[in-house]
Amino acid sequence: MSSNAVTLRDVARLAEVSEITVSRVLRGSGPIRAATRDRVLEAVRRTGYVQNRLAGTLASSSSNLVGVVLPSLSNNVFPEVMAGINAALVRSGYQPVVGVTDYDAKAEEHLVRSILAWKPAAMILTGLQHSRETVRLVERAGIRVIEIMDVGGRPIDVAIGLSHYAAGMATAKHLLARGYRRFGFVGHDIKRDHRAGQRLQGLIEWLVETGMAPPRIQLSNGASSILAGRAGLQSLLANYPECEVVVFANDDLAVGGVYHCLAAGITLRDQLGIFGFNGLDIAQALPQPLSTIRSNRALIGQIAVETFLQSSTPEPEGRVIDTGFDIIAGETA
Amino acid sequence: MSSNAVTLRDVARLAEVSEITVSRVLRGSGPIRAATRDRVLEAVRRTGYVQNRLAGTLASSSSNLVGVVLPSLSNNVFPEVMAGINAALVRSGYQPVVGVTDYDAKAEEHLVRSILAWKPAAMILTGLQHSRETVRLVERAGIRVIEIMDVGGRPIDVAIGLSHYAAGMATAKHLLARGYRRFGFVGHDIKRDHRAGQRLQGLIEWLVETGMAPPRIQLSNGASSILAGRAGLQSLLANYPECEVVVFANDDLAVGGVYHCLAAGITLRDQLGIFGFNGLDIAQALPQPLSTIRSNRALIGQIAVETFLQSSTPEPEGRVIDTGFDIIAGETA
DNA sequence: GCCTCTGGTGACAGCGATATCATAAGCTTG
DNA sequence: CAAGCTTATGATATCGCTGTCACCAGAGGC
Repeated sequence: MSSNAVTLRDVARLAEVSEITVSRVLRGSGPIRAATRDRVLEAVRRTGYVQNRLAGTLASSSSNLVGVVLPSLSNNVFPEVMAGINAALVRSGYQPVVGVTDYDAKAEEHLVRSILAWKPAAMILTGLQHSRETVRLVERAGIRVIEIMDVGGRPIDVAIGLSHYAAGMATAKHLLARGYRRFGFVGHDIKRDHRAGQRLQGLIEWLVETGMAPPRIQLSNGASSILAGRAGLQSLLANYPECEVVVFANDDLAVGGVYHCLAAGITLRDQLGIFGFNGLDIAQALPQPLSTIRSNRALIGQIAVETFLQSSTPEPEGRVIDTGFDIIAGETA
Repeated sequence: MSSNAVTLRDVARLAEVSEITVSRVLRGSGPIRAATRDRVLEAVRRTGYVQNRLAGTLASSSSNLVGVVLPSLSNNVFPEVMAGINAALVRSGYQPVVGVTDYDAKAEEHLVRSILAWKPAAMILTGLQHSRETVRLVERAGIRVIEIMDVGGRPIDVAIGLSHYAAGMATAKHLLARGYRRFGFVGHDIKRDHRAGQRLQGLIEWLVETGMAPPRIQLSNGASSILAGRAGLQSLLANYPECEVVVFANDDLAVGGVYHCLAAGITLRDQLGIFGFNGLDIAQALPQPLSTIRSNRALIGQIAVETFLQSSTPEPEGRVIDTGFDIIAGETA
């Protein structure tokens, strides 16, 4: 607002051309004589002009903002996803507007609405579970909607990620093959973290299918964290000392489990197996690298961005891109 | 663009009022008869109207966007800061536009310029080191500029954080008091991470001042990470086995150091002291909580937001808010 | 010498909201 | 009951930019 409002008009006056010519020079659109271009650029420099993309986007209805809605930043996974998305966005000249839902569908809806008000070029959401209104909102917006992390369901437009159900099953198979029979599971608030729930589901189903006992389950109600994992394992073992291997809802919790074993003098793998999910650095850097599953987070972020760059029209039928997962054998199970 | 462009006009027509009345209802400004309000809200619901803040901000020149420029997301600290900022922003109805500089001043400048093009209500930058052009840009913008994390310098407007130099000195004092004499230091790219450099500076100066030998220094050139800390400590001890205590540039690295000790069978504190910086959860959850310094990150984020909420005019003379730090005695040094 | 084409530039009308001023009706008040 | 408020609503200009169409000069074709 204040005195510093240098607009196209000011630049145009100084360069003795019309506003539209300045606009063209700055956007590199249309034919411009070299001499004119130089005069304009010089005027831009002299005035210290900074584009106003509000006006630009309003006029051209083509924004370089991208909405990114994540459930949490305290779980170590999402900053990594964010880093991946951000890297890809920056390369392409887009900027993220970020929202954090805290695993709350209503909060997500609210965030999506506010972000849509900025007319982003695309929207990246986490997971496939959204309120009916959220879905309606993004569908109406007519932009690309990329749902990341999960492919176990029907996407609005494109879903990029992995099947958490399959990952849970793979975990069960892998650990059974390694000779473990009595399973435990330590998780946080499964109701809210739907993907963690899916993994547990897959784990249970495979165990039951192969005639094994389902896992003993210990859930903490707070957020996922190393401390919760540590406390969770302690409780689990207090109630069910017979567990041979404990699957954790994610690596953060699993690292806590490892810490508990270190502190309690439990020999990893021999006395107790520990298995995580995500393949985070903090877990791979442990003295004994964590046995876990790598979700290809960087790749997911990258593909998410590439997808909406390739085409700006949503897939009418929905599409799924499965980035898969790998078992990291590790040394803890 | 597409068919879905529901505007104020459409709502107004349906509710049989003027556009400005709809606008007033939605913003809760001015007196509106209850019956009118209901009609308008009903029309909004029926049309599925989503505000266009581009137009709104352009017309009113009062945005609810806030620029947030961070150096990195892979160092565990900044996601936490981001979480703090985000929590405070959400409460006040603002939305962050995020940029990551990778500790590159030129990248910062570019990001700042692009973000300013969205006419944010305020800009949160990290640290006090910026290119001349970056400073010029934000000063011209006439908005609040909050520089977080560091207070060891002259702020553009307000700086919120701690003196890293003082933290380095406090580290030296604390460890000397605990009886350590031969110091080591493991860091990453100090040239780029100015604050880590300041801490090292403070550490060195106090040691020298009290007649001690300066620390043996081991720097890795990559990014800060647990693995780098682990490797760094290994190299340091290979070259300088006489070290009694090793100060790490931050907790991530220090956790790596702890891992190395665990793996190499080095008894923490008795054989070797380990000291970090930040007070991250991952370090406090260790079997032996890390000895470190707590930088009040959540507080910094919160105060940053409160500051620009309180007043929208920059401090002409600059102001410094020192959020201080605490030594966490821990069990590793 | 007239016509068409291309390169280079500008005039003008929006984009979708809000600020500002105006207006109309109902209510006090002396 | 005229003057002066308050309450509720609208008309119009404007925010800063870009899309569209128009224009002009010079090059080339016939």
